Amino acid sequence: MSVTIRDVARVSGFSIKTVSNVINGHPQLRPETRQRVQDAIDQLGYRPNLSARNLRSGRSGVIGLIIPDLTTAYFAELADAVMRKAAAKGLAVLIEPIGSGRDNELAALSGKHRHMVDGIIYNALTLNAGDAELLRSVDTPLVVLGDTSFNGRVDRITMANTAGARAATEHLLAVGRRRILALGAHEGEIIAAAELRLAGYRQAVEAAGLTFDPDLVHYADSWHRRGGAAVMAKLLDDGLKFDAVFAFNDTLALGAMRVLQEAGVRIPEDVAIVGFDDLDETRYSLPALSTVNPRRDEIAEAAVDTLLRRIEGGSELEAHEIETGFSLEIRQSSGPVLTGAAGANTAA
Amino acid sequence: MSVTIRDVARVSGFSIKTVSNVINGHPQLRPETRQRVQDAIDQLGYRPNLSARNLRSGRSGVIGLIIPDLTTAYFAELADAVMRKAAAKGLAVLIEPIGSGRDNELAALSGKHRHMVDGIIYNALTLNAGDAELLRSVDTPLVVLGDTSFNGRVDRITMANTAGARAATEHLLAVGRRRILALGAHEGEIIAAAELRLAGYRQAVEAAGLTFDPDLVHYADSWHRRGGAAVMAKLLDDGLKFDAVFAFNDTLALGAMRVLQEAGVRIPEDVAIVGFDDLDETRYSLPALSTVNPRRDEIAEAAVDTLLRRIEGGSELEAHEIETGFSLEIRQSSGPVLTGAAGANTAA
DNA sequence: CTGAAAGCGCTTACAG
DNA sequence: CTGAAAGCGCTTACAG
Repeated sequence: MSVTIRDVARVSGFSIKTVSNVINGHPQLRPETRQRVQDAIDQLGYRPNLSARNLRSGRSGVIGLIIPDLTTAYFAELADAVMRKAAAKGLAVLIEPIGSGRDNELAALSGKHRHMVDGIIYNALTLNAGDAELLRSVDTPLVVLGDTSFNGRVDRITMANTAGARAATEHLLAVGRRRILALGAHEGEIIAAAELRLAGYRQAVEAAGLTFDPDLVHYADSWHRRGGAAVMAKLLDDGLKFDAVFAFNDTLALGAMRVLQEAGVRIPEDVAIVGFDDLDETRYSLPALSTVNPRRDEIAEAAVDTLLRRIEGGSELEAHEIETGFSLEIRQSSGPVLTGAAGANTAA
Repeated sequence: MSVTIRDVARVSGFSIKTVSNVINGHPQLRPETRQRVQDAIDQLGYRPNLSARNLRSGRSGVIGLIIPDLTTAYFAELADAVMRKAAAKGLAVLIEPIGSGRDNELAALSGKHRHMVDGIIYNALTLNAGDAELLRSVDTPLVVLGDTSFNGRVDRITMANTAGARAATEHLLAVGRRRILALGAHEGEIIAAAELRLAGYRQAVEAAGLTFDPDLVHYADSWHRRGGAAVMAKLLDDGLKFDAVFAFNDTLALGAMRVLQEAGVRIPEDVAIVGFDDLDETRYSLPALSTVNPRRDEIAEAAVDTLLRRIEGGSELEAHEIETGFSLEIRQSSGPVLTGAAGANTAA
């Protein structure tokens, strides 16, 4: 039914081996041979059968991306970035949205998808250092996205949580703010990013010669719009005074901003706000939200490259840990107080 | 290296054929045989090699989902729904975000992903009736998501655009609104949904004995927050009077709502708003947005089922066209005017 | 540079 | 119910 390499061989008059060489870009072929084989391929509309190739090579050309869900903007944008980088390397991506919770996250590691992919990029939220053994026992090449350290035993890509948070806070200090709320801390929390971002905030405050004030640190159950709105509503009720907010992610910032505006607080005149993640929508909020850009492109590229290295190098290879860079996107929510169009200034 | 069916046969003492029968749930096997084979499978940790199975069967167990992008909330939620329904049928989903524009959309049909999937769910925005021939020429089973009619020649799933829009408008009329803006029309537009939703709006208005007023119909370049904000800003500038807005999608509605609130217009007291899509975030906006729920779950299920039917039935099968249902989610933005918690009432 | 042949792991007629 | 064997389409030593 379908055209095979054998048909191409027959039509072109060359052997199967030669046809295979042409398909796989083998260098030592005389141009004329290559051309005649290519003509036969075009004429027949031949396409290599990937199942056969994979069976032979032991590779599928597909990598898995395990994330909690696809409907959270952060993960959707991450998945998009990973797909682009993977496509550039000739790989397809199979996304597995696993839901939240440690049980789901661990179960995904033994899911059946594992057997159709060459490797996995794994973004779990509940991993801890004690899981290193478990992760190493997975027999599929694996790269972890996240902030938990496994002491160099697992390939891992992290973002600049502390440095980014520090830069965001320093920016707020630089534009003259002194009582900066830290929004999104987690008490005794499994989410390592919260701790790291709080550390960056604290570093900036103390480096500026100010005293770190625990009264300015506030918790949020969930890092979503609703969480940001709820916390901010409570703080306004309590009559807390502040002139800036550093929210640990963008959706918290957007939720908080919304409540502030409802209450008649002007942004950035009365309160300046900076978020973290650089979600697409931060460009379109009113005012546009300043934020830390964790360079998802860089994260995606590092993840794909590290995974490929692991796939090709095997389990004996030493584990890599890569921390990606960041940039601070200064927009209206913390920018100079004037009426003008939104502008995204980038500072490293 | 890896465990094969041959190893299971050897360890269990049965033939390869019998092992295969057990793996594939063949009914006529005595329980004891089944058990002993299963024990060997468990003991060895055997997992079928999917490439081999696919090579043999001509199936991959993977379907493709072609969408413009993954960062638009609507498509992310659609992809999520499709993955869930596919998983329930034992299928994995390979998402291909193709970018916008007709060139990209057509190019995707000949993309190489096509050869690793058993079938494709295709959500293109720029298709027209003249593309039926092209779609039929694709040799991979295909289901189209969208509103363009191909006269029964291509499998297709559509949503209740007109009925949903009519219900939304009727609801606004029922709560006493008379000058209802239709936001998101497209002039001479390729996006069929805009036309269908406008038709539903018009039907409702005329059925109520009112005159359809073209001055209340407004265009939006893009169905995004920014588009909704821009149009609404202009209308306020122009001093147009209205007491309700039916926006053709949720992001338009959210953008418009934002601008209205900035201008001191109370929602729903002064202006009631209803959107379309039932995005997750409509539950969390302030006020929560009333919207038409196009039942993405139903769309996803219909798409997966129709695709499976096509994969199994071949190209001779008559084309199916399925229109899914909808529900109207009445929330605060158009609800009774009182101060209370958000509540999502569902009315069919 | 090229050809004939083995084998990746599975499923499925075919024969018993 | 079970076994021996063919073959899905490809790549790759091996021999020339």
